[in-house]
Amino acid sequence: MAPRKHELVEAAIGYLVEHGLADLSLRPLAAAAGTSARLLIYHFGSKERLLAEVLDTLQSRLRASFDAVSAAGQEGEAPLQTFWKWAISRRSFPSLRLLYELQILAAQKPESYGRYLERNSRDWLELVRTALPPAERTDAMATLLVAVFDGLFLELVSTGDRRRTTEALDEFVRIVRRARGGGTPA
Amino acid sequence: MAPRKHELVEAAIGYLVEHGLADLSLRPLAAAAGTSARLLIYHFGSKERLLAEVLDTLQSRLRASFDAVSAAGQEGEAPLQTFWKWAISRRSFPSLRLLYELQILAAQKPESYGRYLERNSRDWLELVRTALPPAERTDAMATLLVAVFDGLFLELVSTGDRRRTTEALDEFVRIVRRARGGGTPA
DNA sequence: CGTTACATGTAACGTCCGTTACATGGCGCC
DNA sequence: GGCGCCATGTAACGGACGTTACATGTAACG
Repeated sequence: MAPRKHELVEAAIGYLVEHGLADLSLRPLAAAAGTSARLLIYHFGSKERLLAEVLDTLQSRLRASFDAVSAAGQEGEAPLQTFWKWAISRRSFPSLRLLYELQILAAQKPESYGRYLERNSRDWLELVRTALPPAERTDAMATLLVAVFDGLFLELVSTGDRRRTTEALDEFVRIVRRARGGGTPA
Repeated sequence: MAPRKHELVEAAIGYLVEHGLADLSLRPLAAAAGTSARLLIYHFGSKERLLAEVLDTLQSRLRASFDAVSAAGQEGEAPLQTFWKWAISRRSFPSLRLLYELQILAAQKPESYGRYLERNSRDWLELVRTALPPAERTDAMATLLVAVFDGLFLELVSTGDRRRTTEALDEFVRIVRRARGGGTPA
């Protein structure tokens, strides 16, 4: 990829993360990136392809970061808590927030954003499922874990209350451990 | 309120529920309602005030429906399950989906939609908190319950899988009951 | 030096947007 | 019948949008 184009992708990621994507338009994005709408079209072909490239980049970057953190969990800490700490870190949080917005918009307008949903939802579920201890490796349990994470993350996005949402997650982990009488929940 | 205006609010609710609000524009809405953009502005003053009126109507209607169902829970069923059945019913689901979209958009663009967040999030939390048995009446527990509900609902919105999300909720209720050794979770 | 390819600037196109100006209905009231 | 008020239709405004046409710069290469 041309180096200039790469810079533009970086700038676009920064702009999207800050402004959301529901009302994205080229001219303000271009101004923020120090270029012009003309050049964005020149480099990417169309707004749609620009979005595709930017979001794909962001998604794979987050996936890589996620894989890295999933390898190195703290002792005595449930994987769910490891992921939570990663998700709410200053580096990951804004990007994840953007991807949750994408998820919602895709659900309401699949003809515009549907292509970003195909992999994502099922992949995450399967990933969580295989991380579960075999005795609990059910669709219901995996779905529940994903939902707890998603729900708390969105609560955090809405209210900004890191402490309360983190305590709620800890409470969940405690409840699961109590229910099975010890062990490490995912 | 003028009867014609009331009809327009109804039509707008139907349109919004179907098309989402991220890219709402007056002319298609007017066409679907059998009128013209001119008349929408005439009756409501501006697009913004139309949205305010429509969303307020929708919110208070859902709140009333919620209160009604919260009074009449099934025996042996956790309140959370009662609300879930209500939420995924054909009548409530599309409206709730719209309000979740509103929530996300408000988080990304508070200057446009922020006014809809002030009451909502804190109110729900407090409502759930007071419904909890005193021993568990903590912010963490209330936050967790709200998050489980929200997370599962959004998973349902994204995937449409009623069975799996409902089973996940049942699994959660089972886990909570096991953790406390019987009783009725909220 | 001339050519070629990529990069960029300026300006416009056509379309949609929310909103407004202006004219015209219908309908009760004096 | 005239008058006023609410409702409505037609058409336009100014502005933003994604995109394009066209000209110009710049730098590498023969």
